[in-house]
Amino acid sequence: MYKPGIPQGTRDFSAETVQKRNYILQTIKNVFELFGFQPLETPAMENLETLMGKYGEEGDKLIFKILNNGLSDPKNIDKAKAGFEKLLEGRNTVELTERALKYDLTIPFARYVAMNYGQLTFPFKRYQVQPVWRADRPQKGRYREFTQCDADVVGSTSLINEIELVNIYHTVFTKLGLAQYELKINSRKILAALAEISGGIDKMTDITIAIDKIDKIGIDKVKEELKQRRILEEHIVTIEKYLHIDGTNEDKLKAVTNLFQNNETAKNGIDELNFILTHSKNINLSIDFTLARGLNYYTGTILEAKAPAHVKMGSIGGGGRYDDLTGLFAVPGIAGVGISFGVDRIYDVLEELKLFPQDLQLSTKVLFFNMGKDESLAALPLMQALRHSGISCELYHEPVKMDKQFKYADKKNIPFIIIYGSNEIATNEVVIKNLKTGHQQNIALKNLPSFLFN
RNA sequence: GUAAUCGUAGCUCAGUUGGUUAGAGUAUCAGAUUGUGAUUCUGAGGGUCGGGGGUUCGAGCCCCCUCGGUUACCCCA
Repeated sequence: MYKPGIPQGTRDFSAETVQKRNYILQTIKNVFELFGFQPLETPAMENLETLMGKYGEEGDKLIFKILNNGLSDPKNIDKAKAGFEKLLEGRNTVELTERALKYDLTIPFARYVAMNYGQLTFPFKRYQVQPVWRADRPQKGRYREFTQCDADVVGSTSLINEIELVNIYHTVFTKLGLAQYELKINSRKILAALAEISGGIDKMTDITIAIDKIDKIGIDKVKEELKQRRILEEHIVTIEKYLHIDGTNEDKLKAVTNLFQNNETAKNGIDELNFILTHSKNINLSIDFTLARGLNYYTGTILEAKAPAHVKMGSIGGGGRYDDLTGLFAVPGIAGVGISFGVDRIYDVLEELKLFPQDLQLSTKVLFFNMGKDESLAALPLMQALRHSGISCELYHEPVKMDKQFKYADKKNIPFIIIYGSNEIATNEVVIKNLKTGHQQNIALKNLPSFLFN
């Protein structure tokens, strides 16, 4: 017999989990809307062509591909075999797979903007909350199916957008009780400038990948890795100077200005960071020149949100500016900036810090005991009346001994039970019992809704 | 893709250098109790010890393979 199971890295969510997740999602959505963003949803799957090559070489490997239908149809068999041969050579092949599960929300969004360019009002501000899939090995804080919450503004190069997005992070994390969050900021322009003075712009990816790891592996290992990536010794010295920049945000800006002298690219990035910081007071925003972010399409500001330092969890959000996202889809010149929240990780953090509100797990408010066939039928209109007043209630499904019915109420965390048996029917009353206090009383039917409201 | 580690009742776990019929707690069901629960007492059901192969007189335990979970690397939210 088939033993039931779910795919690696996916999860079922029980009632309690769903309620907690909804609390996070609702908080984020409300904030997005407060800032003037509007919702968008795109399909779970995209044409593979849309996704391939957008996330780097590693990213391509982690895209879940969907097998074409009808491969075994006799008229397709030759094509399928040819496709499989190509696959064995490590090449991608439309003969076998033309569609894939989406890997993030940004690229599908870019695809949407490119397709609907003429109809949209710019700047276009959208938020999107949907699951995405990655064929990664699961581990702590990493799943194969997880939910992303993105907000992007496209069609505007104004740095006001960055400031607003920083404010969104602040507002959401504060509302969730994560006031100790850390928000790190850097600019790809500064990283580009670093590459320019360290062997050329084509070294940028090598340099950023290496320095991004400094938190984990330390400066010495980073230098080693830079060496392996064929960065010259003299340039590694420069990079080390850059990595040693420390102090307050002001200190860092001064130091980096010194380091880059008259480099035009760096100057741009520094001015931008300065502007954003100046107008983001009272926010835990700090410059981190080691912040790089893997995604290739970022060109300006980059952001990363981390859980409070004592929680061992990677980033719980990230984002950045891209100059030409839709250029990939033949609509050049649309700049944008966006951020993302990692709900699944935020969930784990809130769980660890016990920050979920107590009153989330509200179930049924009232359980009607089943006191027999006629009595239970008499309870039905009574329940309808309560529901009309917005009070959730249910009837125990069978006339079994009260012991069992009490236990059911306990387990489902139902605060009140009502006994509406033959005695009560005769006097137009119910017995209502508060299971927390154990206190019970008789109440006239007509007073029941108002009693339950208090 | 690489590595470590775990897998015994619905759940959490014991299980001696390899030795009779694999245990406990909890949950479930029944009874003490046919209109008043969370406590208590009595009893019952529940297992291919993840799966397959091997060593042995004998394997939950040792060896090999495999599947699944967890964690780390790579990469990432």
